[in-house]
Amino acid sequence: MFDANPRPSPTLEVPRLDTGSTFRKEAYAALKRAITAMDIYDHAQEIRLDERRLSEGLGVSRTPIREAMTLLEQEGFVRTRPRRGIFVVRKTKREIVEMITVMAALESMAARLAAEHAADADIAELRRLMAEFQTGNDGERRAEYSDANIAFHQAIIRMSGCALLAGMTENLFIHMRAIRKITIHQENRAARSIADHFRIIEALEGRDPGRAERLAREHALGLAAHVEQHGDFLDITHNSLKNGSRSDAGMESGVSK
Amino acid sequence: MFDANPRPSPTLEVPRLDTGSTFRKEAYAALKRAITAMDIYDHAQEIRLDERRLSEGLGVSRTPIREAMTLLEQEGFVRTRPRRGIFVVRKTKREIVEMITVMAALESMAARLAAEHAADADIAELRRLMAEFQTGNDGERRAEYSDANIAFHQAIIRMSGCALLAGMTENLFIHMRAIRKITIHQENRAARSIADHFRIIEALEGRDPGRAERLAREHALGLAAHVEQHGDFLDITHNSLKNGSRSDAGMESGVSK
DNA sequence: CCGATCGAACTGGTATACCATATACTTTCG
DNA sequence: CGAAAGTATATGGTATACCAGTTCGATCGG
Repeated sequence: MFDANPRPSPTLEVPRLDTGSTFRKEAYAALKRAITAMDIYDHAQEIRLDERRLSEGLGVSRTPIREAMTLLEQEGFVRTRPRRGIFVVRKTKREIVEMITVMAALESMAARLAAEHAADADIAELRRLMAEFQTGNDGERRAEYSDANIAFHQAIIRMSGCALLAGMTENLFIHMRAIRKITIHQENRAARSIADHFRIIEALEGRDPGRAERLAREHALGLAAHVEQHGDFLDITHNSLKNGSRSDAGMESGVSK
Repeated sequence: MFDANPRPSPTLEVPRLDTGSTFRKEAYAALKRAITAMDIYDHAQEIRLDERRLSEGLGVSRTPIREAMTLLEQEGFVRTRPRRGIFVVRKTKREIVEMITVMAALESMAARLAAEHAADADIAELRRLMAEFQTGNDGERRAEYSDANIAFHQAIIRMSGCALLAGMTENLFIHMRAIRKITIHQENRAARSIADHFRIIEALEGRDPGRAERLAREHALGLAAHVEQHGDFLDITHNSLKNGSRSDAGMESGVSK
């Protein structure tokens, strides 16, 4: 390195501390990871986030924390009530059904695009991935199937070749994962889900965009209908207070680079 | 009011200054309005936003401005480069095609839902709205058709009854409007667009979800293909500098109440 | 006259102090 | 003893000071 970039005098080689990364981004990532990790719908009581405590815990000032909170709030993971606190949001049944509906829209489009443009190798890889779960016993695997399930859907999105689709589904998946963990244990949804997946794979292999789209949509909407029927427990009011003061808007979508 | 809520002594009736609204929200709204208003793709040079200048102009400190910027950045309207400045983002052709693709996915789902659940009155209202443009001469109306076009698509979204669909398309529409203003003047896209719209309305009236969905999708994807073919001018590099320093992620989607 | 170098001004990132209000606790009066 | 009123504390919102890196122009050397 000295040869390529000669220096007049020996200097302390510092490992190029990363510019570009800011406390805000790190705080955002940390908080989102934390929220994703905990199963939102398992905890009984409301979860409150304290700016000052967090800033103290992360070792930064409140400013980056606040900016991270702003992001999380817009993404719908958190809700801040002035002079009250910041609370982790729990979606209602209806909101979850809507999320799954949107997921159906985006995923079916992704399946269509994948059937048209995806590489054969990627489709083969997807089949191989899912085959692992068919061979093993489906008893104990069910636990980890929740993750494989997400992986399958994310693969479809990725194979669409549309980065924006990936971006817009990213946060939906976080909620999706929490929901799946619950619904997957009900009835024989895991088995049915696997069967659906293989039919979708077949449609991709057959390069049948219309069929792939339809199967993906029906698969997702099936889940939506299931939640609609059996998801009433989602609406149980964990919080005693339900005073109004609804934030006017608050539903935005990001479209960025 | 005195009767319902008796007061011991006459007090100064103050017009209930609005709590709930914060400088951040107002700054966010103002900035977004400004960005929406100006046609992003008309300006030749890069547009830079200065926190201090804005805070001075709006009469608030930098803090709310920064928080608003954080939101706008996540939504993909601006990009902040540390120690350089904040710039209004101009989408590339590819990104726009992807946006239209996502739009196609969401809108086709909306059309399906609308065909299933929308009120007859709303569908009739939609037809009436569009009929106004068929009767008049299509020459001068073309200018204002751009807005009516957006209105049509937003109506479809609304009629789906899915609030999340509305939320996720909200920002897409802002870019969409800018694009439409350009493409609408090319070929006879306005005429074709109107024809498509009427076919969609017919599908809604016929309560044919599959057909409504397909028509909506093809309508949008047709625009995508058009941009793909004739939208090369979108990629002309307005800015001389194209140094890297890519923000890692940056594509998020909001899902909130 | 031209180029390299140095520095002043500018810009976003961060820390911190202060404010207004919601909430909980304490006090006081009936 | 209980309820209402007053007070202390906590919390998010806002303003501001300071920091580090970038930009660009002035100045010095050739």
